[in-house]
Amino acid sequence: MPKQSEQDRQTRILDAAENAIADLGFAGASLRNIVLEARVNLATVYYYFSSKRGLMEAVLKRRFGPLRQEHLALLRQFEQAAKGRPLTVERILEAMLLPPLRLAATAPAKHQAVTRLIGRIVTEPNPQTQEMLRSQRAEVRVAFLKALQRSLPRAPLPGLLWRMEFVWGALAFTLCNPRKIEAETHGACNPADTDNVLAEMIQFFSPGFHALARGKRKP
Amino acid sequence: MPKQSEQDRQTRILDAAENAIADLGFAGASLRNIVLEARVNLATVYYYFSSKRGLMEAVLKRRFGPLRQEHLALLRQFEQAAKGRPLTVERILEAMLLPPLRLAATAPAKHQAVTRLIGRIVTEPNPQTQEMLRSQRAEVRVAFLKALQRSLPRAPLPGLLWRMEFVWGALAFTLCNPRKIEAETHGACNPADTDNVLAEMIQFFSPGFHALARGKRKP
DNA sequence: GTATGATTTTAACGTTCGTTTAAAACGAAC
DNA sequence: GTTCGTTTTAAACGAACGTTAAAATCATAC
Repeated sequence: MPKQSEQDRQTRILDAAENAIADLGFAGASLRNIVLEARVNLATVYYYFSSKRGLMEAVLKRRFGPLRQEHLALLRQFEQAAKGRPLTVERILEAMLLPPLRLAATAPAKHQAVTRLIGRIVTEPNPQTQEMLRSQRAEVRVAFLKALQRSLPRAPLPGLLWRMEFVWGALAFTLCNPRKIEAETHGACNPADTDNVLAEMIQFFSPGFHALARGKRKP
Repeated sequence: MPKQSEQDRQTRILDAAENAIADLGFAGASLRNIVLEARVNLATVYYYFSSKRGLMEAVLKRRFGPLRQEHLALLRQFEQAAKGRPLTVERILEAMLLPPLRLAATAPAKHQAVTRLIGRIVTEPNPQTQEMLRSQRAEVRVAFLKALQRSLPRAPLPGLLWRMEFVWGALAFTLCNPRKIEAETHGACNPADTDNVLAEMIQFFSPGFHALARGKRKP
């Protein structure tokens, strides 16, 4: 029976690995530093995760699995509340942005590594990592695309796809290193204020979606 | 005198290092692989760049130095053309987005590593790297912020700052791994079509800026 | 040709990496 | 208390890492 103050060894390893990846990247995170922070023997990693890559995948799965479920659940919840009518763009954006932002906010104070981890993964071109991410996200992507197409039936498909990429990009960038944003803006932007970030994003992005539905205009 | 087919050794090292960083990250890129691709002896790196970190900084400076100059030059050019009147949001966005997009497009075919490099750096929380990036970008940031404030004098400052972050984020994400975007959208989005990407971004972002200037609305 | 300075190569240094093997410690069942 | 399966540890392996010192090569000026 595990003490409550001293969590499960696997959890400690995953936490330490998450931190290390967020700080140093996948290649830079060394098992020896990870087991040091996790107060665990080196071979324990191999007992539970069988290799460094296995550990990395476990780190990603632990976060992206629940995130996918939250994304789909929130979207479904909004759609049920809409009783068959198309969702507003604002609602769709909320369903896209809220779960990752909440994940960042609710994580135990020190664990803001989660957010930086997301940024790391998103920009990691390693084929295996990308494939794992792709398989996890594909379902979420099509769900939101369908919602957007229902909401803006006149909008051309490439325009919608591009805008979804831009939204994910801005989100990932914001999550990636919040400290940088706070420093660069001299505190005027506070990434920890989830509600505000969500509101700013929705206010910023939704007009661009509506403009697309009204048809293109010359620059 | 260097042959034209076989460039300068330093350049070959920088190219190989850029490629390696883009693929494997800063920690994952090993000097031995870099010198192998550059067809250069291992010690040559130390002769020219004195250390791995020195090489990394040289890689960044080679790209971000000219990029900064292009950013400032284009903005100044647009401002002179406007003859004292504030720039339109669309023009400011063009000045923000065009230099990085053009950098990606004009780089010699194989060297699309440049774009992925930008994504890497942007998400790299390493303090030294961040400081180097910050010092390079600070001037550009304030120049664009001033232009936006002149263009939208009624817009609240935090809103403008947040939107700038969102734009940089979407841009970095787009540049980061274009192949992913093309694959995910089954070719509907082609990141290599610079003009189109620029147009989509401007059409998407500018309404959000204008909405901010008209005052906030309840969600 | 020889001397000189800049460049390139060879060879090795100590460290750290991911990984494996085998033994030790542990806990539950009998 | 012994047994047995699970978990943890200690110790070491070879490979790859960044780095350095000194020798070899080269181009140029005399």
